[in-house]
Amino acid sequence: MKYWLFKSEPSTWSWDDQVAKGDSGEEWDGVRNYQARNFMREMSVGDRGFFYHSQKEKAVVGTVEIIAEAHPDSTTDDARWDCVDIKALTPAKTPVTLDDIKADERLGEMVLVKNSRLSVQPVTEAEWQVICEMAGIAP
DNA sequence: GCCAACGTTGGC
DNA sequence: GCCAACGTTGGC
Repeated sequence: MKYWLFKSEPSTWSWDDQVAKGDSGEEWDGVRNYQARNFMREMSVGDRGFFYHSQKEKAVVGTVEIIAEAHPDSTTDDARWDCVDIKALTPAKTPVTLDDIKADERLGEMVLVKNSRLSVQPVTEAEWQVICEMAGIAP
């Protein structure tokens, strides 16, 4: 299984919006960045990801599961853009903030820290376990 | 609200 | 194919 991180502005699409979709989930559409798209094409059903709120909150607020592999993004006719479907899994008991992540030396190499603008990014298994622990949820 | 970093676009 | 200009993102 692989691990990922999905970033969203809560004012556009929040964790609560994602939870409201239930097990049927929702497309992670609107991505117009090749790197982010390429990562989505590498995802498999059953992979896990963190749901991260950017802007004011800047924290991992829950985990999600990939429920459909990459397919054309329904919000555009441009064939270049694909997206996966995800569903909310577990809310973080304690949101893990960007400050928390930066303060932990085990997380210093995270893409979130190194390239803050990439909206879909890979997470290593070690990073996954550390952040789950900090969030108070089972990995 | 500002600004730095980065990615994309388009002219040459 | 290069590079300057521009737009967008996201942290501060």
